[in-house]
Amino acid sequence: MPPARSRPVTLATVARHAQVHVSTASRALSEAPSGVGPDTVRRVRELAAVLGYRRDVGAAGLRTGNSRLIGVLVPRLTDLVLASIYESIDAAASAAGYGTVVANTLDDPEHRRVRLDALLSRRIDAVIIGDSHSGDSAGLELRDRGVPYVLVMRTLEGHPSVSTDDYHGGRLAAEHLLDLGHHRVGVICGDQLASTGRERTLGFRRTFEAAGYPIPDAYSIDSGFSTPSGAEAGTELMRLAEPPTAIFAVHDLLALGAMGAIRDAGRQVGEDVALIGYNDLDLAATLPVPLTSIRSDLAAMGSQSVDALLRALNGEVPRSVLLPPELVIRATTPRPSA
Amino acid sequence: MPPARSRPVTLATVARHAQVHVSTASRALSEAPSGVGPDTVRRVRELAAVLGYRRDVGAAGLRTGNSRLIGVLVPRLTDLVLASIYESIDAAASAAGYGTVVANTLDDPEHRRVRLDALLSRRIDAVIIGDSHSGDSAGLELRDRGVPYVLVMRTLEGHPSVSTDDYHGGRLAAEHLLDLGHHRVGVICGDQLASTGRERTLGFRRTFEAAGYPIPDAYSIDSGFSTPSGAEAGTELMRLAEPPTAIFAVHDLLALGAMGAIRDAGRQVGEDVALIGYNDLDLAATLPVPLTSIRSDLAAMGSQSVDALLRALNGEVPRSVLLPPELVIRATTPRPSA
DNA sequence: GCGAAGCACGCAAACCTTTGCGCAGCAACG
DNA sequence: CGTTGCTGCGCAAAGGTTTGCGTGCTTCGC
Repeated sequence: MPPARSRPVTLATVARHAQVHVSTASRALSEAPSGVGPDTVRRVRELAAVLGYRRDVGAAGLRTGNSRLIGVLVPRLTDLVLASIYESIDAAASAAGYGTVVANTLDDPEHRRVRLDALLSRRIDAVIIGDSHSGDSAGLELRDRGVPYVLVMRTLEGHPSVSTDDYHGGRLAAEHLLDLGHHRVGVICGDQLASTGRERTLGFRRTFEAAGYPIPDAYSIDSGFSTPSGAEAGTELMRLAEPPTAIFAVHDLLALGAMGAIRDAGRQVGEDVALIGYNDLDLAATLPVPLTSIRSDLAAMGSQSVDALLRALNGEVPRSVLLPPELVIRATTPRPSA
Repeated sequence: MPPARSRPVTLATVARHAQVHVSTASRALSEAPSGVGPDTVRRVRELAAVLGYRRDVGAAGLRTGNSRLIGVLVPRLTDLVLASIYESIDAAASAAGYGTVVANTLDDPEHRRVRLDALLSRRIDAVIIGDSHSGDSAGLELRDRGVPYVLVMRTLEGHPSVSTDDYHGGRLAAEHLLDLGHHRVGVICGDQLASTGRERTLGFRRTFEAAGYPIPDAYSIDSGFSTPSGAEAGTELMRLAEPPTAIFAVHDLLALGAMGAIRDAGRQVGEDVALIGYNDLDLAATLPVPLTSIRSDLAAMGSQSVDALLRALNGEVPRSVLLPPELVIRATTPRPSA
């Protein structure tokens, strides 16, 4: 038995002190008090402050039917990209008076079900899905239950989403490398079940193909989205009979891993092998050799996904948003002139 | 108005279908049903499953007085270290049937107050504090309110905490560098208001002092805990008339920034300047030059902090836990023999 | 075959808040 | 001065769940 929680200060307490009925106190404390005298409002509010009253959001939600809670599904929070997005989601949500509950799904369907269940048990008002896979059903289930939701970062046909134009991002990377005169290039593709990996790879490959330099399958390596997995893919690329002169990694962390692999192969990143990452994480700029990267505006994705949900909670039909990516050139893709 | 949430399946619904009273249904669905016939239990549970019933945790909490929710305060989730800890906190908590709500405090007292308030408004059962500063008062406030809490990662005199022995970690780094024959060394200290930065620095400096090579203040640079801030501090160190032959950064990300600075100064990491980080993040091992680091068991810290809280919720008095750090030697601190 | 014991279940209160409705008092107007 | 209309506030129900207590039935023992 915990030592007798010392918090019996409820609406009734305040009402008693203020000598009014609890309903009056409730109204006085609401954001836009109506049907209450202005002096009563003042008195009640002062008393509430003094007594340290705090509205029980749970109990309120029981009555009003909404929990003022937004659920967020992410593959894992140790993924810097998702952490950044989540950070801005949380900021935007709490500015709007909503709390957020995040769940790591570890990209595992079973785990995910359990966590989504737990969220629904808390009468979540809306959900942001950051771990969408092709062929996953969370969106459908939520739609059935009438819970508003929006995908973020990754997209899925037929579901509203807030994302960056990854296809275009892949093209930007390709055009940059073509500009620099690279023709034999490699791609570290990420997870093809995620729209991010798929679209970025596709935009990149199509652009090279259109330029007359189609990329052989051996130069296109599937992977996860982690540093070790980038190292592995990089090693594989460097082990080819004719290693690529440039590599596009669909995630900065993959690029980071590839850096190690390139160095292990006895080559110099940026000099012998050009390298482009994706997302432009903070650390990209401060790496030993600063990394060229495709920037996607993570903060914007987060806050816009919250906006979309808030609108959905107001009855609007959510529409997908596609943000523009941007090429940030740094030391890993120098002009060959040097 | 949202499109009429289609979830009116409550305990009453189940009870009605099962032809029992709602109290019976409640008991039948509780973890250890008592006072209910075994066949009734089965019938109710089956019906509940079929109907898609989900207990409303909020409503239940209203009655029982606990929310089965643990609040977590972190400086920011984009800090990989905290994200890792949080991940294991979340895993441990949800295994125990608890949900977690995380709040980014951005190391800003005002922001923090607001967020802690929001947490308390949700009748949080317990709090894990990951952003403790010397002289901060969250712990005291929680103690006053009778809410169990525990600090994680960072410590604070007089409060229960789960952390790594940072002083010892600093000493391990120092001893390693002394072994390798380094005498003129620099420290990138992190934030001295955080026990992590303070203790690691202290352990390091004291050990060098005891060995007869006290570290001048100019070789000891305060910083944040981010890559850019590491780059800055590194630059400052390399700009000294006699730059250090080795650098200890109290955080891997600081080390990462320092790498860039060392390279910018025209030196080779590992060859001209040895470098040790702290925490042994995943990326330390896969860096272009793999980073020597002091490993602290982040996952253990997370899960043990949850354990501590669960015990506290059972009335036990929480006791501080100090985990042992471990030196992981990699390429940035080679034997000078080469 | 009857009384007592025990088991399965129903009843209702309680947790805390919000909100529609009704009531009383007051000012203004005719 | 009587009526109307408004304003400020109280009453009570509702929302979903848990739980102490009471009741009726079954079952066992004598």
